[in-house]
Amino acid sequence: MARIKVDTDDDGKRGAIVNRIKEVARSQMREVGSASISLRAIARELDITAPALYRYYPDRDALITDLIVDAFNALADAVEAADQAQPPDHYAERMYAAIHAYRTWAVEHPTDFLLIYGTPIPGYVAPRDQTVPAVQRTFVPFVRILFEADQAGVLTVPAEDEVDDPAMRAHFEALVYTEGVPLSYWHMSIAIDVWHRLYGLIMLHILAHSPATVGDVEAYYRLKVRHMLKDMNLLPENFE
Amino acid sequence: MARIKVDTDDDGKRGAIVNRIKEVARSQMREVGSASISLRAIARELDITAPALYRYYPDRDALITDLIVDAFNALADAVEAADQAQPPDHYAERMYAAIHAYRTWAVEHPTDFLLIYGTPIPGYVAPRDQTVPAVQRTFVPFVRILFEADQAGVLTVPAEDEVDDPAMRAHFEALVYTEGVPLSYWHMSIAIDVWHRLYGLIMLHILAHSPATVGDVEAYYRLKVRHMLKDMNLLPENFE
DNA sequence: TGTACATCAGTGAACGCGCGTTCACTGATGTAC
DNA sequence: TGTACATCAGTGAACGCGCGTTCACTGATGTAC
Repeated sequence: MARIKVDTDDDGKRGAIVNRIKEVARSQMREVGSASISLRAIARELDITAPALYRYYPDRDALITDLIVDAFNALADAVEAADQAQPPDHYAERMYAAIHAYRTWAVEHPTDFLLIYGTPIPGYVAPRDQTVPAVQRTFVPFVRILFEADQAGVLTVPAEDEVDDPAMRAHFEALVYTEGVPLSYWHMSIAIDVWHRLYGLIMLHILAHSPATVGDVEAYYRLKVRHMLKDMNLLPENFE
Repeated sequence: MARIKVDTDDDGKRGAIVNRIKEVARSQMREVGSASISLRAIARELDITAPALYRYYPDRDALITDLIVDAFNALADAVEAADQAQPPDHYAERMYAAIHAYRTWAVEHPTDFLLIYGTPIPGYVAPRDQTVPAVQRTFVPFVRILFEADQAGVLTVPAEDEVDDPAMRAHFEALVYTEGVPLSYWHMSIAIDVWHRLYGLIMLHILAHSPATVGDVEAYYRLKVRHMLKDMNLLPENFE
């Protein structure tokens, strides 16, 4: 009885401390980079001795995993919320809101985005069973919007030869079945394409490689989003 | 006289040692990640004491800078060579060769690509005056091909509203003037777009995020390259 | 209500490790006369 | 041709630092009877 209570009581004092640990960890990642994350430094800032942290995490990697899962979930939350704030049958607005939320979260949390999508931390290996579900959450809204828009018959129809590689077609079709995603292979392909383009845009922005080539990063982003939405035939009428 | 000889003689014994240092550094980056690069580890592998390295580099950061500049130059060399191996008036073939060489180099040297385009090494700041010229070399072939193709009247002409953001248009036009790049703002914009898309493709591949979504990474790459080339109206006739 | 006991967050010392960098030095090489 | 000398790659010891993790412990809290 008491045991059960203790185990479940993770939003209590214990949970609060775990949250403070993660806060400090994130703030240090921001300052020195995720690769230099250090238990001792975190303990120091919390006015605690380093071994005390072992009450909350079995080792450094467990903390990193927790931070990674949190980041994916925060990103997914942001995208979901943006989608749901639009009227359900405004597919173009929903897609734009989702893309915009994804990008905004990344740009406002560059360290977290690099933690999940940048160069891996030396010596750390993510336990797939813990991260994969969180990763998937970040994709779900996009797929759902495309599916619903497809049902409504709003999406582009592919030109004959757009997805012409048989291997690709087979893979996308397999994805549709194994993941239970009710998207045509073509729209699957478009979703993945948009994700790739968005990713490139975000990373080059975060890593500060954009300004030299692109000048006004925000203007360039608007331009590129417009192209992506157009390619999906989901450009809101009053866009911009 | 003797002094001048010594200073210039960098391909001699001294240069050879510097090269061995860099080789070992690269091989260790491959194993433990660029963020963990360490002078002592390099010295150990060279059967030398760590302070001996200070004969060749004033500090760790100087070595990193050297590695970064080398990487950009190697990438640029690969792209240049691929371009020049094509007949000068085969613009589509040249563009494909250049893109393919860029991507191949990145995929075959993932650590070096992450060194120059991944999460920065904690505590290291690149001296722009040393890196910028090497960075620029990697872009030159693409711009040159586009320019020559444009002169030949082979490129796509923009649809009315494609580059519709006044800020963007102004920036691209400014780039044309200040960098002395004789490209129309429109083709400038397309070059940058292709680079962004290629970058996203490469990074997600190198970081191993592609397989889950994309399946056959090579097939997907071929598909996307095809799209890029098509967007530039530079798809070789016998492509694939 | 009062006492005995279990729980468990946090301590402090220690282990063994690696790091970048400095310093005074050795000893081979090769040049100048 | 032979000797004095400068050069400079590499050494070995040391500085001061930070790291993750272990271990036996203290001492407060709160529960059971």
